[in-house]
Amino acid sequence: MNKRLLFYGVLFGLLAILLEIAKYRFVIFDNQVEIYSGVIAAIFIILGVVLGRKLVNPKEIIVEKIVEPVAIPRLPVDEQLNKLGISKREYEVLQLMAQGMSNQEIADKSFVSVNTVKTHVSNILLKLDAKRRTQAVTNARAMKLIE
Amino acid sequence: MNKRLLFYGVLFGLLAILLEIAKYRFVIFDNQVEIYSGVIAAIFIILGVVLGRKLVNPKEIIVEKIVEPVAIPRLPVDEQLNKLGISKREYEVLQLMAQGMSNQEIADKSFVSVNTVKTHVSNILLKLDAKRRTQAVTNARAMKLIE
DNA sequence: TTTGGCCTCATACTTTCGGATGATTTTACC
DNA sequence: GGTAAAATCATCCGAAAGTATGAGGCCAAA
Repeated sequence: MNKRLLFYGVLFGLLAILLEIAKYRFVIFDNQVEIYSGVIAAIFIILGVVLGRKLVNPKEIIVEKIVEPVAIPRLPVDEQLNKLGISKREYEVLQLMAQGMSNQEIADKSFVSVNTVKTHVSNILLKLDAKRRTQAVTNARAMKLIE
Repeated sequence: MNKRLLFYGVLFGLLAILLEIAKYRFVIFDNQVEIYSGVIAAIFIILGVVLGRKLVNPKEIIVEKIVEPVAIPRLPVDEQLNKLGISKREYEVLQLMAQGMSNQEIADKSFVSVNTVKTHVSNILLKLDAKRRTQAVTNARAMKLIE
């Protein structure tokens, strides 16, 4: 995929630049490793905190709720997934299956190999007692694991 | 994980940029200890401020509005099927597809040949603009043709 | 009678799915 | 550090899905 190629190209370029810089640093300068480490650590901390803050930023959210006539008691999704032994990654793949995506499309979107997706799909079929992906999606929907 | 990969990619890029800037500083300026100490001190001050704000941040406020259910006007199923050119038999096959059945299972249930079912499925894929049965079912569901 | 739509079925082929089996690496927990 | 679970990836193979193409029968409308 074009997107994937671009992604890995950028990553590769950055890696090359980093190695170039590391080489240069070793050749030209001696000390400062501790300072570098400290700065890098600080930057990491800052980034983590900033991201964390962004996630928990106070907001007033207005939600319009349509009142359901009858509340149907059922296990929360997480509990059901635990019960079935479906991992986080497997659940992601299940959701993409439910969106009608092929194994290759799921692989491209998740940046993994199609063989990895096949492994996840096989596990999902086992855990949902399905013979094929269409049945897995149907069973998951019946159990309200997915919309 | 797409998000995770992107996150680490961005982090990686920032790290490379930082090292580049550090190299530049080493080449251009002389005394570094004071500068570094000042930078590190400033960063940690900022970190402390940020953490302090985080600890006393008010929680998310959610305001719920109760709205009575409203009937959403939409074409009746029959009208939509006519519009799409989906025949009675094709619709039956679509429903069975949505229940996770294989072509052979649909053939057995409908007392027709699996080849007949394949023809119907191909027509359905064309009319719903789908590449495969999972997508056809997803598209049909989105259009409220099936539950 | 002709025509067009629907239904049925076939063959040959390509693509995708899924099972079996095996393996390594990463992550999280003790 | 050790361990188990999760995630990743591979290969081989058979089954299923899907495509292309073609064809015949039935039925209602023109």
